Amino acid sequence: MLEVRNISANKADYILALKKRNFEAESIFEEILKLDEKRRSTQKQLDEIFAESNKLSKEIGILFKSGEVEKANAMKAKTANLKSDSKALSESMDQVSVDLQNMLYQVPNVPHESVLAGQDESDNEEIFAEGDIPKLSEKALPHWELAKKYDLIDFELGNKITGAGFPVYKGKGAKLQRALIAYFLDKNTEAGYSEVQVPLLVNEASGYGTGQLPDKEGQMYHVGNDDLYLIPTAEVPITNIYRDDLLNEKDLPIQLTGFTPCFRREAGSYGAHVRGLNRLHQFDKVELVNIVKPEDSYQVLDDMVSHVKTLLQELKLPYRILRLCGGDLGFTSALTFDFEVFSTAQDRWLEISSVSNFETFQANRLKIRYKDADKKKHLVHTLNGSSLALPRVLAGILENYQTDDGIRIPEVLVPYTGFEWIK
RNA sequence: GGAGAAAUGGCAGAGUGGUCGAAUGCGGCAGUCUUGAAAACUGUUGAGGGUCACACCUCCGGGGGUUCGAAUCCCUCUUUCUCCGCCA
Repeated sequence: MLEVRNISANKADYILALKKRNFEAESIFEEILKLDEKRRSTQKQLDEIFAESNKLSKEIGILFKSGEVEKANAMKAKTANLKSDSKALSESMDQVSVDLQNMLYQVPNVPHESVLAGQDESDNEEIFAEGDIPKLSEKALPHWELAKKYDLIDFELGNKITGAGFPVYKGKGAKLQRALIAYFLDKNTEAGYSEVQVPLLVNEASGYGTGQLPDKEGQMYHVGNDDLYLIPTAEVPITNIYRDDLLNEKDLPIQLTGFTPCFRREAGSYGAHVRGLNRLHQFDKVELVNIVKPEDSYQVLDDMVSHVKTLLQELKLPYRILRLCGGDLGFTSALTFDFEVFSTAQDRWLEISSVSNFETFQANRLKIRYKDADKKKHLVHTLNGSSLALPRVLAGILENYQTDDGIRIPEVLVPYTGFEWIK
């Protein structure tokens, strides 16, 4: 959520920047500023009425104490109007606040200056690529065939237990996934992140805080009996740890990493491009969350990108980094880099990480602030990124590391798997 | 799941209808003293809105109500604790 005072101060710049994501902000900004004006003036009137009635009440109290009951009762009569006025004003105040809030919820984050205008993912810019794409034998298979051949993942069994998109990992497939989780968490903690284990179900307030609600409600599984949501990413519970907190400058930066399963309804996506591990309803992911001072956030974003690069370099997977264009940028993000690994047997790129700076957009909703040395309060900047999304890394490893004799395990994972080959 | 108790500032803990945004203690910050530190003493110390700055307004778990006036009374929700039951 953007801050009203920033909208007011940077209106023209914001309108221009939001055009890059094809969002026409002009008229909604007008309405927002108008509503904010109304909110302030209503608040002012309300305050005056409260001040008046507080004063009268005090006087009545004093009169009662000194036994001047007649005078006190006479004074009581004066408060009747104030009461009805204040009731009407508070109602209109509530309405204005709700309207303003709803209006603000509709506006996406302002893209960073480096973000290019664009329609969709085809306009994303590739800014970096690394790693050799292996030359596979003619017998090379896509990962879902490999999973079957070596009995690593059973998609049909998942259908039976739950439904499509809930695979069962088996044997070395399960072990390889566990190895990746442990490897990623170890690398993250070595890089200074603290590991957390968080709830997989979150309440509505948390969903609103990180921006999944109200705009992505249909993407999350909702547990109706208890009005809770299954998390679509660890970002939600981890960032919400600090919801409504006033931090000290010395507490920053806060760097957290956590492994969780993620649940996404992915309503409306079917077909060949979602085969195998490409898109699931439940998948594992290791996440990075940074809560930092505003002036540090772009350095931290760079650090996160470098860190994720290291993981892919060590796994020796061919990957590229894209800077998302305005049209593909997430609602809450100011700047996002996507990492994609090349899935050789499918001959396509698979997104395995998305690293974003939300600046104050989430912090404003979440009310995460910090006090600086002069005791001034500022909103923090929040960032997050995957390190990494497991199934697609798994797909990349299976496909890129396959040989006619079996699948080799990347060297850095062998200490975690305890085996070098899947045969 | 059943029975009871509770929820107040960073923490502990007073406060049961009227100058209470809230005693007191601890902690924090600033100062005095000291070569320095500790101790002692003095002052200061919640959040949000509003203002050039004051004034002023809101907030005592959340929501609603009674009242001229609510931390205090009523309703409701949530959470915590104790006892019982169940249980990885």
